[in-house]
Amino acid sequence: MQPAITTGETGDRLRAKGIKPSVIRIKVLQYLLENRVHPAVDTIYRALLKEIPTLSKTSIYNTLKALNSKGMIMEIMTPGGEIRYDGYPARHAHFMCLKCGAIKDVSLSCATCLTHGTEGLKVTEEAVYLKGYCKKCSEKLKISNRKS
Amino acid sequence: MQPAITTGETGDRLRAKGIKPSVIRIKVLQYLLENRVHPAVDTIYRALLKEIPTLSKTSIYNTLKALNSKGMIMEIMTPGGEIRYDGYPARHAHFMCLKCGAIKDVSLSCATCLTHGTEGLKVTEEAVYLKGYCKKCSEKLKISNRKS
DNA sequence: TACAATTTTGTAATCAATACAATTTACAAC
DNA sequence: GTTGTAAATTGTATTGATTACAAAATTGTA
Repeated sequence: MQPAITTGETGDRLRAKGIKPSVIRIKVLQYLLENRVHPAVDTIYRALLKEIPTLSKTSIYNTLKALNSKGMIMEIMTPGGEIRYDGYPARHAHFMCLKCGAIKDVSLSCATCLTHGTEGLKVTEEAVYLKGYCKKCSEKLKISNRKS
Repeated sequence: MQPAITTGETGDRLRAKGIKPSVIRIKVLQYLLENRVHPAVDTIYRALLKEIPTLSKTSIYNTLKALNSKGMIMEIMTPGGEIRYDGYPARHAHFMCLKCGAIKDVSLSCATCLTHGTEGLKVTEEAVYLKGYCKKCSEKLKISNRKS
């Protein structure tokens, strides 16, 4: 479990960014803050459906779009083309396991070392993705290689 | 126009990676080597359709998947979720214009400065994306801001 | 309570990508 | 040259995430 955040605090954060804090918007943001698994839209939808039985998936899409446009969350593009979400938009990289699809945060120490090609460009966002195999999956692969 | 590459040379490159050089595979690779615009599948398809009237889009998908699996090309994930392709898989970053969708190569000088979170991970690929506005689009935005 | 604005819902549509069977082509053996 | 088999290519159907949009529900306020 992640550090608890009260719905009041979550509402204040939304208001501070100019988003009216509805129940759905509070719950979506709170879900992302408390479940740092970089969930897909459908994962968030299914989790919140338990608490809000009338919930529609369009509301999740709308809410995530609003939160993202205000910089409160981050979009992560997966190799499968599915978008995943991160409630902590501070600068860091994302590792993705090509086998199980898990996404893991990785710290970045220095500013990106761009040399040339940026002349005239207005860079507003930076995203660093690493791909490979997580600990569990790389161990499984070793075992299956030994067998074959 | 980019430096010309003969179909013979392109065929040799394919053979060297264990891909039998068919007409389609040669033309797709050659298109990516000669048109450094990071095209989408559909862009490649429409361009080659002029030369191969019976071409099917599935063949483009199949070919790109084969070339990518052998590390001969690079996949680029766009914010819109569309996959674009780069015929030069050497290490570099990609800048994407959020307005016009253009993708531009940017050099990276240092190795990625990962600090912690990589313990136990087998990292096989790294992708650095920059987003923002290209020269033309940022100039247009300035003008429209002045008007409003 | 009534009204307007906003939010939420739910269905239909979009579109890139995939699955897969049918067709065609390449190529070696005879 | 013909035959046969494997590989490549085609084309249609399907999938699945995302968007569009209008109807319904909710909120806040006069």
